[in-house]
Amino acid sequence: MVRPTLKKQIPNLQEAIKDTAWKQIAEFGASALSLRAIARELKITAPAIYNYFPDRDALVTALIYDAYSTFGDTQIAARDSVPESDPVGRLMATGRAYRAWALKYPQRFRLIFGTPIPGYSAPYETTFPVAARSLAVLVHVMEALRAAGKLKVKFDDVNLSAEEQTKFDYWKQYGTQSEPASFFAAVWIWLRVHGLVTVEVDGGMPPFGPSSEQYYERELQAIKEQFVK
Amino acid sequence: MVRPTLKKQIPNLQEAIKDTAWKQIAEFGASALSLRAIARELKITAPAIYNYFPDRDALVTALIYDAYSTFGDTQIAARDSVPESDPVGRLMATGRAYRAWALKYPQRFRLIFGTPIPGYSAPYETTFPVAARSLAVLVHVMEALRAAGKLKVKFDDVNLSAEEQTKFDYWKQYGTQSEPASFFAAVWIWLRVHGLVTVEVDGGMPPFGPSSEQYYERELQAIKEQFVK
DNA sequence: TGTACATCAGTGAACGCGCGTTCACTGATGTAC
DNA sequence: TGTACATCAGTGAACGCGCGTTCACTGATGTAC
Repeated sequence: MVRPTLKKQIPNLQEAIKDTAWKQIAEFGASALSLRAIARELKITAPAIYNYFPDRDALVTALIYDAYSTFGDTQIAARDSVPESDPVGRLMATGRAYRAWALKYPQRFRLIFGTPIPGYSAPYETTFPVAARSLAVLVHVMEALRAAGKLKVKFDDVNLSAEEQTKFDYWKQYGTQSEPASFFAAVWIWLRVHGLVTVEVDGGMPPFGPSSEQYYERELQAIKEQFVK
Repeated sequence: MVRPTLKKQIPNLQEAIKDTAWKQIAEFGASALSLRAIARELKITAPAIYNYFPDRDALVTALIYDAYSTFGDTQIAARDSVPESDPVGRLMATGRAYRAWALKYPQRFRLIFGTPIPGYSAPYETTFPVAARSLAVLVHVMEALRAAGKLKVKFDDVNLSAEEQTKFDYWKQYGTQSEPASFFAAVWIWLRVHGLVTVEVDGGMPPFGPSSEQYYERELQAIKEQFVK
C-alpha cells in the first residue's frame, strides 16, 4: 500500500486556488477575497499560495482573465449556434447568452462588470485583449447586420477624432473589423441589456409583476424592432 | 478670549460622521468603510462614534437611508419642474435627473443600486419606504401618461397572483397609486436607463465614439418612441 | 541498481497592521437648591 | 450669586481577530553518475 505523500496532495493546486477563490467571492464578495481563507479551505498554509501567484492582486487578475475568457467563449458559442445567414437570430442568441451566463456565474459577472474592487485595478495589457474579444462577438453580429443592409440605427452625428480613431483601430486588432456604426450599435445594445441583467443578478427586481425573463425577452424584442430594418 | 473647549469641538458630530463616511466611500468603496478611519479623519477616537450609531451597520443603514431620501427628493423636483399637463416632458426630466444625480453622487448611487456590501443587508423596514418613494416618481409619471391614454406598451400577458397583488398593494402605500401596467412600464424604463448609468458611473464606457450623454439622450428618445403613443 | 545531490513545493513562525467593539474613566456643562 | 451634584460626550487602554507578506526551514521527489 502506498503511503500517502505529505506534499502535493492536491493535483492541480493553481486551479484549486482559483476555484476556491471563486467560491469565496460567491459567498463574501470580491472585496473580501482573502489568501488565508483560501489556504484554510484547501488545508494548506497561506504562504504556499505564493508559489503560484506573486501576490493577492495577481490572483485577482487571473480570476478576471479567466472570467473574461469563458464569457467570451460562451458568447462565441451562442453566436455560432445560429447560421451566419441569420444575423438577427445571432443577435437574439448572443443576447440571451449574456443573461444566461450572468445568472449561471454571478460572481464572475460581478467581478468583470460590477463595482470595481477598491485598491485594485486590473492591469490594462492583461485585461484589454480578452475584454475586447468578448464584446467583439456582438460587434461582429452587428457588423454582419449592417453589411446585409439591415442595420436601422445610424450614427451620422458621431465623428471620431484622430485620437479616437487610433483607439478604435487598436480595439479592432483584438476585437473584430467593423464600421463605427456597428460598434456603436453594439455598445448601445450592451448598455441596455446590461441594466436588466445587473439588477437581476444583484437581486433588485421587484417581487411581483413580469419575471426577469419576461422583461428581458421584451427588451430583446424592443432592441430588434429598434435596430433591425 | 474664550478658551477652546476640549469636548464637542465639532458642532454636529452625527452629520460630520456621515459626511466623512461618504468621503471615505468615495475613495475606497463602501465595503472598506471603517469607523476608525472616520474617527481618525475627524480627530476623534473611534469609540466616540458609538454615541451616535450603535454599530457600524447602523451607520451604513443611515447612509443608505439618506441617499434614498435625497435621491427621491431630486426625482420629485425634476418631475415637478415640468407642468403636470406635459407627462412626456416629465418623463424626460425624470430620466435626465436620474443620470445627473448618479454622476453628481456616484458613491450614493453605488451604495443604493450597486453591488451589495458583503456581510451587510439593509433592514427592510427602514429601506423599503424610502426606496418605494423614489421609484414612485417615475411610476407616477407613467400612470399620468396612461391616464391620458398615451401609454403605448401593454402588459396584458401579466397576471398578478393573490400574493403578488398583496405585495403590489403594500408597495402602493409607500409609493403611489397606479395601475399595474404603469408600474411595470416604469420598472422596465428604470432597468434600461440603469444599464447606461451604471456603466458610466463605474467608468466602463469605451473611450471613443458617442459620449455617455449622447447614448443617454438617444436612449431617452428610444424610450419615448417605444412607450408613448 | 544504488547512491549522492539538487530541486522546489509546502511549512511554521513571525512581522506589523487595521479593524470593531468593550470598558472604566474624565472633565466640561447644565441644573437644582 | 454660589455651591453641590448629575449628566453625558468623548478618552485611552485593551480585547481578540484576520489580514498580506517575509523568511529560514524541511523533506519528498527527480536526476546524474
